[in-house]
Amino acid sequence: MSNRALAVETEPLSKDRLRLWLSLLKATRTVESELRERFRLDYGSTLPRFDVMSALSRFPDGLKMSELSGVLKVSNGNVTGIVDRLVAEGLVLRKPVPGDRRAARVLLTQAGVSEFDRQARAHENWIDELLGSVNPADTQSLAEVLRSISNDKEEGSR
Amino acid sequence: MSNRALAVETEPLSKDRLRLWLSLLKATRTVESELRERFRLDYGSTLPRFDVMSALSRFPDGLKMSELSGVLKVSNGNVTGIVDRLVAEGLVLRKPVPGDRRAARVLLTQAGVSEFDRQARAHENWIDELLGSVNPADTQSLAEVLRSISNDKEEGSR
DNA sequence: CTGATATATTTTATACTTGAAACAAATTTG
DNA sequence: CAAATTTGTTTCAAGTATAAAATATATCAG
Repeated sequence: MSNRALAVETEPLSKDRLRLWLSLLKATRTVESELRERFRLDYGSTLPRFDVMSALSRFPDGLKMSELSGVLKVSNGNVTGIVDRLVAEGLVLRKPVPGDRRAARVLLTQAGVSEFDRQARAHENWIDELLGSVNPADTQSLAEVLRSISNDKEEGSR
Repeated sequence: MSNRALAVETEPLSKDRLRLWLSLLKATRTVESELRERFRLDYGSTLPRFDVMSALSRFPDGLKMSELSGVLKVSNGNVTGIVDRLVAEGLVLRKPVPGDRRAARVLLTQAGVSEFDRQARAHENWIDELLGSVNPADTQSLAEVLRSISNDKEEGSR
């Protein structure tokens, strides 16, 4: 056994990381569940639907299903269902890709664009309120640390 | 229009908060999806099951269903299903509460305790690895900021 | 004691989520 | 070009999640 000193230093750190993870999870769930309720009450909608519309709003020419699930980091089959419902509501459109009969390009309809704009404004205000306790000076640095967590995985898989 | 200066200061802040929220969400989902996969591959289990067992492990005398959903901040009906499966696997037990025929106290079985201990060790190591990019010096302060987000809501509803 | 109300939990309907399998269409390759 | 592989998407089975309704039991007010 090489060094006891290292062991006693190391252990509290992993406990700290565990606590950090639990607080990360709790903060996210708190905000998510509040957002979910507000989307439901104010717009009769859901967070996943909003996420899809939000992704599509950044790509006026639309995204293929696989691109959409790539952007949102959710499974392929998942997106199928959500898009199906958005199509049924007239907010989103599946447009065939010329020259590739497998694929379709998904994009917001006119109605989808204006509905998204409405919801995006509310969403931004809600976030502003729900993250209000974060010191403005900390906001950017905190986001930076969080991005390093997500990026670790991507780096690893390249 | 009272002050243009405030408006131009305020708007970037809400955008910063939005970006913070998006990175918070992404970090959480990255870690969650990695944990989900590892629980599945290494233990044939899931994160929600682990969460339930983790909560129960902190209460050797067990928790009522409503207490459990309170601790985990998930809906009542949700817990019913997860506990049903854990019971079927022999990891958890529903014990009648004497004097109240509505309630049951849920607790880990012997097998549940040792299975949880096994998984908890792995879980701590995984977290240690997945949050490895967070500077040790930042860990505690970051957790603090995150707790302030979750706590806002509780304060508000009291 | 009885009706009203509150509490503990399950059931139900609906939606989201995943991983894997199934399909279909495109592309590559021998 | 035909077979094999890859790509794009949907379908499927199982599990997770919510809100709301249903059920059963307990408690309380009169």
